[in-house]
Amino acid sequence: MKTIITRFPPSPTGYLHVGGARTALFNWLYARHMKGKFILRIEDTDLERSTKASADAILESLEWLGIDWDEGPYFQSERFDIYKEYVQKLLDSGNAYYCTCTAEEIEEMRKKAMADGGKPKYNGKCRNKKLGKTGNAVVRFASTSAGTTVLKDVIKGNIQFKNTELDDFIIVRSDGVPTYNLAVVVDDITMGINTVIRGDDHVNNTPRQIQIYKALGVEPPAYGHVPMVLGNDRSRLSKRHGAMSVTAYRDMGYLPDALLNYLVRLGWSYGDQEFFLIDELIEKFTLDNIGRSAGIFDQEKLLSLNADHIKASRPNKLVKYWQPFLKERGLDTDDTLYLEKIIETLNTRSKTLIELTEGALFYFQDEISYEEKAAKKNFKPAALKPLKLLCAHIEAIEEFNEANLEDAFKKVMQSCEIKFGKIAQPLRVALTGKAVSPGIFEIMHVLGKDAVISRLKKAVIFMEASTPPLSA
RNA sequence: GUCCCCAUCGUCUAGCUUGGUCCAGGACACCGGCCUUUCACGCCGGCAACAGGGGUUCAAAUCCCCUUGGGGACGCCA
Repeated sequence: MKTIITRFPPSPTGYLHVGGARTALFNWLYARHMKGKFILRIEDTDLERSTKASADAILESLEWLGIDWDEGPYFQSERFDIYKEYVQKLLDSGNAYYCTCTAEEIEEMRKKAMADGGKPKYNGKCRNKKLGKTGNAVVRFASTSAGTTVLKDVIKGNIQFKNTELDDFIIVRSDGVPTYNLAVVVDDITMGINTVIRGDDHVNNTPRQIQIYKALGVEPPAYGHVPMVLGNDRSRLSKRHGAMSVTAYRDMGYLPDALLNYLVRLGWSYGDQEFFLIDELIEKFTLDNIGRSAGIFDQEKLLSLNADHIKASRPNKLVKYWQPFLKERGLDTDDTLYLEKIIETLNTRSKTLIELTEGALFYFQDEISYEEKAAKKNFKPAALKPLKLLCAHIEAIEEFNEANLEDAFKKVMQSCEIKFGKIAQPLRVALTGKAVSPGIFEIMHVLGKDAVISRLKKAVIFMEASTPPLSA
C-alpha cells in the first residue's frame, strides 16, 4: 500500500483563518489516520502580496492548533529553478508558448467571448506564432479544447468539464515568475503528493491542472474538494463576518482542541458523535464521511464545544493555556498547583478561558471589593451575627477540613435559628465579593483557613461600618 | 453572461450507496421542569426540517427529470 502524502499550501497574504485551518486539519488528519505524511508549503509566488509576517503568523497558528508537519515549510519563492525546468519541458513539447498580447487586446477578447455567450477567455492568438522569449512575454499553457476532462473527486464524485471551457492560461508571468496553476502541479509532482484535499473554490482550476499533468506525462493525484465554510449570511467567509482568524479565537479564550473539534464537525461527521479528542479524530477520520454541502460557521456551537473541552480537560493540561490570560492581568501564575485547584472549582462554569479568568479573580485578591448589588442584598444587618459567629467557630477549628467546617455551620445555624441559605450567600459575598461563584465549600478549601478568616473579618468590619445597627 | 457544485429543524448534521425498520434521529440555540447554598454543571421534557413540481415503484427523505434557491469559478490571486 502506498504512503499517503498530503499537504497544506497557504499563501502568505494574511493570517490563517478558520476555513484554511479546516483544510489544513482535513489534510493533516487524513495523513495521520493513514500513517502517511503531511507537508507544509508556502505558496508565495505572488511577490507583491506575500509577506514574511503572514507566513510567520500562519506557522504560529498551526503550531498553536497542534497541526504539525513532516516536511517543510517549503517556499515556492525558493523553487523558481525547478519551475523553470518544467516550463521548458512544456515549451519543448509544444504544450506551452510565449505570448505578447497586451492587456488591452486580452480585454477585448474577453469582452467578445462574453458577448458570444461564453466565458471570458483568451483566444489563443499567439499560440501558433512560435514566438521566442522576449522582454515582457508571458508563457501560456496550450490547453486541449477537444473532448472532456474528468475530475474523479473522492468527495463529490465524477465531475466533467468540456475542454472548450478552458483557455490558454498563463503559467509564467512577464517577470518570469510562475503562476499558481503551474507551481502547484510542479510542487505536487516533485514533493510526491498523491492526495489533494482542498476547498471547493478550486474545482474549476482542477481541469487545468489535470491537463498540465497530462502534458507532463504524470498521473494526477487523488482529489477531494471540501465544501466551503460560509458566514452567517451564506456568503464566503471574510472580515465582515467578524473574528475569523485562528489567533482571534485563541485570544478569546478558546482551546485549540475545541476549535479543531468544531471545525472537523463542520462538514464531516461520525454518526451522532459531537465531542472528539484529537487522538480519536485521527483514529476515526476518513474522507468518505465528508459532506457535500457548504456549512455556516456557527460561533454558538463552537462556544458550547469549547465549554465541553474546558470541562473535559485535565486541570494540569489546561494550566498552560490559561497562564497567558492570567499574566495579561498581571496575576501570579507560578503556583500551578494552586491554579489547578482553582480550575477544578470553575471548569463547569466557564465557556472560555476569559470567563475562567474573570471567575477566578477573587482567588488572587487579598482585598475583596464587594459588588454593590451583592453586598446590598446579602450584607443585611441580620447576616452580621451569623457571620461573626461563623468566623469565631472557624477560627476555633484545629483541622480545616470539610467535617469540621460543616460542624461550624451547624452550630451557627442552630444558635441563630437560620437555614443554611441565610448564611451561605453572605459568606459567598464575603469570600468573593460576588453573588455568583463556585460552591462555598470548594472555595474555602482552595482559599485555606487563614484567607477565609481574614475575608470574613473584613466583611464584618465592612458591615459594621456601613450598616447602622437597626435591629438590636 | 458562461461553466461547476450544493439542497433534511434557525444552525451543524444522521439517514440517501443497498427504496419500506423515518408521521425523520442527534447536537447547538431557544422554552419549560428537576436537582440545589448562588450561578453553573447534570438530568428530564418541549419547539422545530425531508425547497417545489413531475415521474419510477405496491412503497421515495432515499432513484430520475425539471423548476427554484444558494454557493463557487471565470486574474500576469491563490
